[in-house]
Amino acid sequence: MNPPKNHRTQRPEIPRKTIYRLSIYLRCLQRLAANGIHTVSSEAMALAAGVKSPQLRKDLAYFGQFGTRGLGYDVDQLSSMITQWLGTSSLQPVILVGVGNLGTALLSYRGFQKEGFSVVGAFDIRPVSRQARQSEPVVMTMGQIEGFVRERGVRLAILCVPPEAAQEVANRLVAVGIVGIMNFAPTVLHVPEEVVVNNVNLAIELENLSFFIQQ
Amino acid sequence: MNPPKNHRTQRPEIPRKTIYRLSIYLRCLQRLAANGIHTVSSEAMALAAGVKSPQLRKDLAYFGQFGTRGLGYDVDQLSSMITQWLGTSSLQPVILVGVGNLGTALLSYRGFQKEGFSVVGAFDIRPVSRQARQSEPVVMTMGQIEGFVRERGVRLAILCVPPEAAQEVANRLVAVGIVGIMNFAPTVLHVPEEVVVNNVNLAIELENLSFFIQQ
DNA sequence: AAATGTGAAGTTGTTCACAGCT
DNA sequence: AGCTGTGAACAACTTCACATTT
Repeated sequence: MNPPKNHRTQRPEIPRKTIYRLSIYLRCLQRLAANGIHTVSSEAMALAAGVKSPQLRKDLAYFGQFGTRGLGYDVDQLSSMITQWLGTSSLQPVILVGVGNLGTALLSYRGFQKEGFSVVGAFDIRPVSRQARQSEPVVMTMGQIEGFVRERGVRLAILCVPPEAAQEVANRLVAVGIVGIMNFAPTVLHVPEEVVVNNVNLAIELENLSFFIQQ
Repeated sequence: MNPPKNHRTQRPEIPRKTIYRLSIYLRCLQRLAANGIHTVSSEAMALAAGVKSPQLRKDLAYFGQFGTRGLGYDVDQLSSMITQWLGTSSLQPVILVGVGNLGTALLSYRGFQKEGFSVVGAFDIRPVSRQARQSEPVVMTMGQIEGFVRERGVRLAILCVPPEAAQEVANRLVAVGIVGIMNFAPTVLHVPEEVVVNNVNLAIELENLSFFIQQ
């Protein structure tokens, strides 16, 4: 969904799609582990992940050799390797900017915490109106972003502001040290090349479905 | 983010990425129109959309010839052509299944309506507990899905149920005529090849960012 | 003069097929 | 015997360069 921003990264060869698949493999491995399975072949895992087995092996090959020929992969070991590669071994702080409909929902969404992310701060131009709904964390004013981000060393942000405000807010975030933005605003953000943007646009996903189901 | 499901489509040559970009072009055109601009060059539009100009021209070329050499494209005309290609000229009915945190948020999200989709029904195993929040449409029980979808001829569904339930619910939806699923559950859905699935996984997007901002 | 439309070249990502371990 | 790791073949997508049209 997003323009690849592979330049500059310390491992510039690895495709973004591979990284997406890593996350999928991780989910499969977690389910295997939960079922008490300790070893898995690329064939079986690829099936569960919805890819072909050479794809999976190629993806892992970007990082080294982890399997045992004739046997397969160790579920727990591979699991923790992937977590390490993704950089989610330790809990990552994230801020959320724009606490409207979607922002509010994301604040109460459990999915992030489960995968190693913690929304440590939320910001809005009119924080008081939102605060009513017992939200955690407390919603702060936009003016507090700079201090908060610098103090806590936050590097990731979820952007849920209206499209007109998105670019300006993104500029402020980048200026203060944010290097990864998950952008829910239906706007193309222009950022320095060391900053990574992942666009999530729900209307576009529906439009895409609409095209492919036609007739 | 998703496996391409290009087989079977009536226009099998057009890449999924092109369709995503069509949506982006459409947003740009709408903004241009709002600013009273009637003609645009591929160069200018590509800049706004964050792509290179030959890319844009190639994308449009899949559908025919729409520009005037030496001039550019007619904003309004191209806008309505794209809407037509995407199949969103008329309001599309969508159902939402699973009214938890995320599902509730999506129900109150204005973004869909604005782009030609209407959430005409919502379903949950425990509809009463959700109904409290004055939601529109009213949340129905899972048992009512079949009748509702058949009666209204709904073809698109937004799936926000827990991962354990996702596959089973998807099967029911497919059985009753749903051919496009926007899947928020962190599970790989297995569906017949005539059904299109778009996975939206917020945790995976964050993990992806996490990888690229490392160090 | 300006900007589209497109064949051809280039790049990136996927799949195959099999050599090489265990 | 089974399954990984990988060079080589393949397919898909992107970019270029320019002929063509207004």
